[in-house]
Amino acid sequence: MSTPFYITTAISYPNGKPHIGHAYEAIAADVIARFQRQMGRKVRFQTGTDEHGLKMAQKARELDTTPRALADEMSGHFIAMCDALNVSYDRFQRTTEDAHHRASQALWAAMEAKGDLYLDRYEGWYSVRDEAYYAEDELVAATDANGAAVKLSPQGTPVEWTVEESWFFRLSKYAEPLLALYNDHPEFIQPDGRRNEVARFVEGGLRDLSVSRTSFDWGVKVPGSDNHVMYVWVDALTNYLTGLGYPDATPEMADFWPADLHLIGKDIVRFHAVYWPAFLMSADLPLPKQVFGHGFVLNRGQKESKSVGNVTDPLALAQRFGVDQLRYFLIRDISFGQDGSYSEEAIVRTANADLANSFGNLAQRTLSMIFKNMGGEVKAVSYGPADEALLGLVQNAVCNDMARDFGSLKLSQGLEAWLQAVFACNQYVDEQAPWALRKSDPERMEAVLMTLLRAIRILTVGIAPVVPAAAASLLDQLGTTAKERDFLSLGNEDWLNRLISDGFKLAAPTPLFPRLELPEEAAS
RNA sequence: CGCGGGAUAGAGCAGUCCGGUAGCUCGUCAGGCUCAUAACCUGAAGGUCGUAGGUUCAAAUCCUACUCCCGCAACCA
Repeated sequence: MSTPFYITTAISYPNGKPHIGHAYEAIAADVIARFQRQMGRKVRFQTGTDEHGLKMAQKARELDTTPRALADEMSGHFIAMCDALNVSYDRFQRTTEDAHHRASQALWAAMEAKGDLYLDRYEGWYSVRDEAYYAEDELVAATDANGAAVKLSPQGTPVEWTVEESWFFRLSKYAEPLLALYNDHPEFIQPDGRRNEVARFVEGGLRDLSVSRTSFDWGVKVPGSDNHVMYVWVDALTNYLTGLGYPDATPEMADFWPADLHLIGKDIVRFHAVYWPAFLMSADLPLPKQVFGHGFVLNRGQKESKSVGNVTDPLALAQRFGVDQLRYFLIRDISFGQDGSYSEEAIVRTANADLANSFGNLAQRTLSMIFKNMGGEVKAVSYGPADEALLGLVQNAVCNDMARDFGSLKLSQGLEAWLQAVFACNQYVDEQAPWALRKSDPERMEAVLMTLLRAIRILTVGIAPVVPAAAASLLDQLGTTAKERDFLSLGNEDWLNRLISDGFKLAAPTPLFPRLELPEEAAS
């Protein structure tokens, strides 16, 4: 019996290529998904692209192509990024798929049947660039290039008085139920700080939400109102259901809805923690269990932007430093939920110190000694108190501390616990000095090396969600089968006994994580 | 009163919700080891936890005021 676990990333708006933030979210979600799989959960992991909306239409016109062609091309970049970064999604959902239009229209119909949608006129100050209306008192007075007085949005974009027929969603009706939700389920919005922001926003009262547009047609058509397309967020949020087969009563819907975790950036918490649960309440669907708003990844403390010209291609980073190294850095160095900062020096420092020097070298020195001094043989030995102590410490760090932290999304803390166990192993090597035992007490040396072998397997299984490729390679070297790579298998010694009875022999090891060098230009 | 985030050792951070000897990594210095990817291990130096008040037997942690830094057109997690 395994409990289902459904995790999603936000779907990316593909009017530009993926940047470090997309990579970060995909990697973080992947680490969580892989961890839950290793915990024995039946995991469904979905990501995708949000391809509708005015901005896609405009971008396509700019490039003299069709929105469809642009969406096809750009979503390809996002799929390629996930694949390159070893992101193990089960489904990549595109909002331009027919199935998604059908799901969005079904959700719409459900909200309409509830009486929560009504047709009205929307008039007000509209900013094309922001794709949003603003109230009179939100506008800022300014003068244009010719010195004429104009009104600007709070973001400084031009606004014009616009009258549009629009469908509205009775969001106002859901303020109380939403506040009750936040109150009864404080874990619904995480981290805590974000929940406070959202709750304050909702306490201020909710206005009904304009949920259709007639000014462009690149979107999902509103059922029965062919000249309307759905507000991009209505259709975007629905993707989490589409991927499971909604509105059909599929086995996936039965297993995986409601979602366990929507992993999103802190900037779109409001959509996921206010609009989305309100839509679902209206449609009588169960609510997701948690929305987690992670922080931003800054480039040396600065937000990456095209205007500053510091946008980095995450795939270039992965190519230069290694996929596993980049993944490890992002999870280890950034406190999950907070903003974090990266630089080439920081990636190199962390990857070298933790992966190459501490963990990689531990594996290398251990396997190398087993290979050279024991012919690579895995043996039954009698363990002493120091051996049991180390194994107990490592087991506890990985199966208790790390698993607990990863389970509660304290990813960097989990890695801290793991790293402390790696340090303990290196310390044990020094104390036991197996190279000296080789002459003085070969039997004892074998016990020490077998202890380390067992410890390394536990450490490798623990770190596998973060550095899947390197971990798989090492676990291959250790002769483990697929079943011997989850957390549950760490509680028994079936693996070791099997290797002993099979007469398994370790091959000469090769270094797992090469030491990284700083590129010339960065070193200066 | 626009919104939000932050201020803890040379650097980067955790700890702050649930007050009780200030912790981690990197860096520096000294020593040890030589199995290993010039990797590993030990020890040391280094902080009045932004400022000023308050509550308390006790405050980085709670309360009040203040200072400074960062982000907030578009792209955008």
